[in-house]
Amino acid sequence: MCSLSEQDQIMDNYHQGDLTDIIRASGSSMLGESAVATNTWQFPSMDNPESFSSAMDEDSNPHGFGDPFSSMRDPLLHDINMPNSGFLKPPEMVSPSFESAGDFSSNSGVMYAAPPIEDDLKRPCNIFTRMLQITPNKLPISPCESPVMAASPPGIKNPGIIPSDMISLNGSKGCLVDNSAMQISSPRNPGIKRRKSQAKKVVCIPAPAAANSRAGGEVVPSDLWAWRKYGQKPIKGSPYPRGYYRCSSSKGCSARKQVERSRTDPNMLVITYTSEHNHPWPTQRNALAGSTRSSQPSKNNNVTSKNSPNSQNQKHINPKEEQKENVNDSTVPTELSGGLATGATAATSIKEENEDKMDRQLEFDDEEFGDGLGHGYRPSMLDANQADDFFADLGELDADPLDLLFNQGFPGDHGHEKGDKALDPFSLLDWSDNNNSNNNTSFNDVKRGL
DNA sequence: CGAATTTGACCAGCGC
DNA sequence: GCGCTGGTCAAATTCG
Repeated sequence: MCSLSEQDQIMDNYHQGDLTDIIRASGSSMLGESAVATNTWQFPSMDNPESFSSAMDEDSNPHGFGDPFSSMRDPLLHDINMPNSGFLKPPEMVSPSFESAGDFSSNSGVMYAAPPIEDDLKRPCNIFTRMLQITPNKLPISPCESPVMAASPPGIKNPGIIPSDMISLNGSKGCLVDNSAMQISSPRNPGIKRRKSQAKKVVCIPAPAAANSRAGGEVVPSDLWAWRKYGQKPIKGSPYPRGYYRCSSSKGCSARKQVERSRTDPNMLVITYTSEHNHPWPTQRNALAGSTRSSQPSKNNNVTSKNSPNSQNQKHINPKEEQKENVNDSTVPTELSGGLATGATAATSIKEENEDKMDRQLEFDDEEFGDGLGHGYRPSMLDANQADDFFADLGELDADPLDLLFNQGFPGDHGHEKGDKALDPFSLLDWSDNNNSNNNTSFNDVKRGL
């Protein structure tokens, strides 16, 4: 849980408008009743991240994050033996339920489909506003404390909804995100200064590590974006190091992410995204490039790391492995974050910070949530029309690779419902090393196919 | 050999 | 002003 200072800081941020949206999926158990954030995560178009960014920018997410959040499904589900790996769908997770506000509101762990803010409603496809909405009274103290929120990608007919029980899987108690420390910085880059106010997204997901233990083989789903690790630092108060990654898809891209394990729950990974991608979705190869190495199990074993700071804390895993794990995990998150919100990860939480959004959400809350989560919620972009609008807004997707993907169907998509099948981007994840699942296929294969 | 990772050093923000 | 901490850089190392 957050310390007072952390809470203060967070609240502070909220007050300042710096933080804003939090989408999370795990940790709900920890929050228990107070969960609250009601966010509907929209699936950005995988093929056109930029459009996604722009859409966000247009509205409430000036920072865009062109993002990692945009494409994912939770590979982890497979690892963690999630019953409905992939996208879903226990009956209650399917869209029909989505329409029933009660279902969401009543389950703290469930992803909520928040009613669109009126203002947003006027704007077709306001992705972000619709995606993220937080209840003011119940502002999550920390990202991880908010309830799980999941949303489905616009194109996905059956958005996955994470049931509370799924959320707590792993027995995760939630993760702790220290927002106070969140700062985007490029000390050496004059153009970017550390600012707490800078937008960032925090995603909490179950660390695949457990399921993904070295012994069992690494599961290294890769992000659609290529990330390159450029640093790792031990974090005070946490036995786990934080890995720093930057987008390697494009030289000029300032997108970064930080990956660390939750200090409160090692099973949870906290991924913080900062900055936005300033380029289109990476080419397949580039995308893979960033994750390729990390996905290779080969060098994991028995390597003694020089990185001693954490070694003591990582008794079960040697430092190097840990790092690697983080790397791998990190990739997962992105995917998860992007899309996963959906059923994917049982515990995916994304926090996005944005002043405007916050304000809106607050408004929203007051008006809509007043006495209880759940009244009259309506999934924002769950219906087909909305989805259509969404894509339209994204910028008239041309022949996107994703479209192709969708059209082709996903290899890993067994057992999905028809509707989902065609649109399930999550199955595209690159489980490079994890071969035990059907999912492995996909992402790379599909990409190549494109 | 090219690309990714590791890791110590450097730098800047923040709190005391 | 000083020290702590976090974030980034960049050379060295590792891997495919």
